[in-house]
Amino acid sequence: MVQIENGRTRILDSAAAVLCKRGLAGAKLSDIARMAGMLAPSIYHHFPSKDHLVEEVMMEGIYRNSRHIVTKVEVLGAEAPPLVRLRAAIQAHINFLLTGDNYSSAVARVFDDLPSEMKGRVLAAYSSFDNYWRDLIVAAQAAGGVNRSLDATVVRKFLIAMLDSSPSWYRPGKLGPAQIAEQAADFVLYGFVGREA
Amino acid sequence: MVQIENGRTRILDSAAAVLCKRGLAGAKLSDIARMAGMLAPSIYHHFPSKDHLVEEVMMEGIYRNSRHIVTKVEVLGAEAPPLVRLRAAIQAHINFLLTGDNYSSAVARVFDDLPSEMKGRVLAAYSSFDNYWRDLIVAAQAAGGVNRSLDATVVRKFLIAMLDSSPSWYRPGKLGPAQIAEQAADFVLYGFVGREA
DNA sequence: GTCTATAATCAGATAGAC
DNA sequence: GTCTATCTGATTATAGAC
Repeated sequence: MVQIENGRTRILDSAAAVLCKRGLAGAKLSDIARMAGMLAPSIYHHFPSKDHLVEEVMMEGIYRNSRHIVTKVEVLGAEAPPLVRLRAAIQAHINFLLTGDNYSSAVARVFDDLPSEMKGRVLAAYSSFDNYWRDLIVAAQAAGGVNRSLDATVVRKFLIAMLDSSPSWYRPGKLGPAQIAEQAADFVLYGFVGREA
Repeated sequence: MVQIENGRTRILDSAAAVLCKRGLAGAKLSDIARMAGMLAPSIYHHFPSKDHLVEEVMMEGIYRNSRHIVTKVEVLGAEAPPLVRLRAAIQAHINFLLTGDNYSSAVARVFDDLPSEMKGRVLAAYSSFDNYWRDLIVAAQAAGGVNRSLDATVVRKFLIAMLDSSPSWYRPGKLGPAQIAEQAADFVLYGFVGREA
């Protein structure tokens, strides 16, 4: 039996979609409501304010993205080579963003614009995800076979910024999400020059 | 004789600073005016609207960034190996962003949020800069010694997103702009694995 | 749970004095 | 060229009917 999504969920879905399309300031409650099949004041029956709604989208986006990536990595097992696990994480991240998870794309799009108090809470929720990436990178460095002169934090920041940019420029075309994901992994691991110099 | 900057220039400088700190919607005319030592309505003596002011910051940012990078690359000469030229461009871009050019950082920060008509004009102005990067990448691919399976457009998008993210997370610390710039170049060219695998 | 008003707020923009 | 005072418009949010 198909469970029809309730009003609250429809609002969250709409908010995620509008946030990643228009940004934080551009996401008007009237747009979110219309996409959810209602009018703006109805939102207040489900959420106390726009900020609360946005924050819930952020938290959900972090949770979904994190769960997706961890699942794809951990299926490989802890004994899998660190670079194989890192590659899986990169591909999972791109695939998730480009295959239409509006929640995770919304986080990538509006995080920088969040009001500072909310940003603090969202960042705290983000930290375990961030640590997961850090661990993947540090494990690879510890295992050897990588460029140890690169700073793990710098690598992580560059890597995530790069991956998170993909929804802003990706358009369905000759390269699909899976191909972009593979290119991302090759680029991150071996660079523009590649394995055979 | 020192030329004191005039009101118009002070406003542009303030706007660039506030835009990269607060984003487009967060950049209030009253904040911009205050930093320029005046009150909000005074801005209208110099600019017809906030949009016109923002657009001028964007155009100036693109011009400055582009001029800086082209200068640093062309000093090497057209005969310099393409990878050397690409490395110089990467380092110049990071150095320029992190050494405090608010105009170029403002472009990186607010471009996605610009109203669509303005975005079109800014994108047109950006295209010659974008083409310059594309040419650097394509020249390197044509010269050989790089991973040809990577799509030039995908590489360019990832590369610029990565570099443009740096102002959002960089804080003066153990690694300075020059070190980050070098790490960026190594990472882009040889990847996380690096030259000696 | 959604609607029709309507209030409250805030930021961009204008008028006109100085 | 900058100010004070004010207007306008857009958007969040509330009140209360259905």
